[in-house]
Amino acid sequence: MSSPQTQFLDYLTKNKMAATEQRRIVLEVFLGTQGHHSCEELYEHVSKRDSSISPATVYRTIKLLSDSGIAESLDFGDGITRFECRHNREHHDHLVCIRCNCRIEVVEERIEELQEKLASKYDFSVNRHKMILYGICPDCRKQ
Amino acid sequence: MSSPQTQFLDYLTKNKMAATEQRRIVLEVFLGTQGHHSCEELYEHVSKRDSSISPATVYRTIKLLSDSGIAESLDFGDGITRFECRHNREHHDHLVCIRCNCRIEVVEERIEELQEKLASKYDFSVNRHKMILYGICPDCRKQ
DNA sequence: GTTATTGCAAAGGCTTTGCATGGGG
DNA sequence: CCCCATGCAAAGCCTTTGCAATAAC
Repeated sequence: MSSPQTQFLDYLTKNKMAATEQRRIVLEVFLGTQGHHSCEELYEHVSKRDSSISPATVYRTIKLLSDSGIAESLDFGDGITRFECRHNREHHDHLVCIRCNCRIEVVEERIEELQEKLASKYDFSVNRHKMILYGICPDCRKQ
Repeated sequence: MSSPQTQFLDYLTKNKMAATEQRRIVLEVFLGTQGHHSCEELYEHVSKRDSSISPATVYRTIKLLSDSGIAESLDFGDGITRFECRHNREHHDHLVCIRCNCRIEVVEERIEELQEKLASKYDFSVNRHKMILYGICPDCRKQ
């Protein structure tokens, strides 16, 4: 697979969009973060690199990253949209601790298979899915 | 299981809350609707019954219905919180059509079991979960 | 009577958008 | 050079909240 940078440039070119300095910086900062980050958090990081970049540009660019397949949007149900990097990462789901808000990434092939079966039973072609298990993490249970 | 009305009254009493006319009406209207409805939609229905009830009261009451276990909140990722009735209904997940926005309710015991296993593998005690499969429904695929 | 609840309107939080200016192709 | 992208500030959208008036217990 090509680098995220190349992937993004291809996407921009294909859609007749400009490869601006701001877009490059947002991409770099996004790639440099681990885990799941909101636009606000990303904007803070971007600001450190170039304080002249506006929140609006970060919002606009992260949407492009999502559309181009580099970022995936996550919705943990708290009203904040977060993004994680899809590059070189296989699909995974999340365990979310409702006490400390920590998140564990999990993969379960058999669930994915059952989801496919379930969908085909209803003649439904699945595009993507999200599965989130809410509960208490080991650390919080000890307390 | 007791009726939703009784369940709600019990919840109100237990929490030293008043059984007001507005709360009764919101509950009745909620029980009279099928499927998944936003607060705004619920408010419209409530208005037909009593136009003096404010949106704020509907928002406040639906939260009580959720807390008391009568309603369950759903988040399909479009920024709107919807609610469905939990009374006399077993747990189910949803297939959401990204084209016509229709929603199919599904039950798959084996997935539930695997979710439990998955969680215990990480020493995580699951409270609730949500699983949504996004795709194209049979009707939309025919077009 | 006392306390909780309501309606109203305003504010909140996150996100999007209109517009004039500036930078990329 | 033309047009897209940006920054700014304002608006949008759903939802929550402060407050004085009102109704429940």
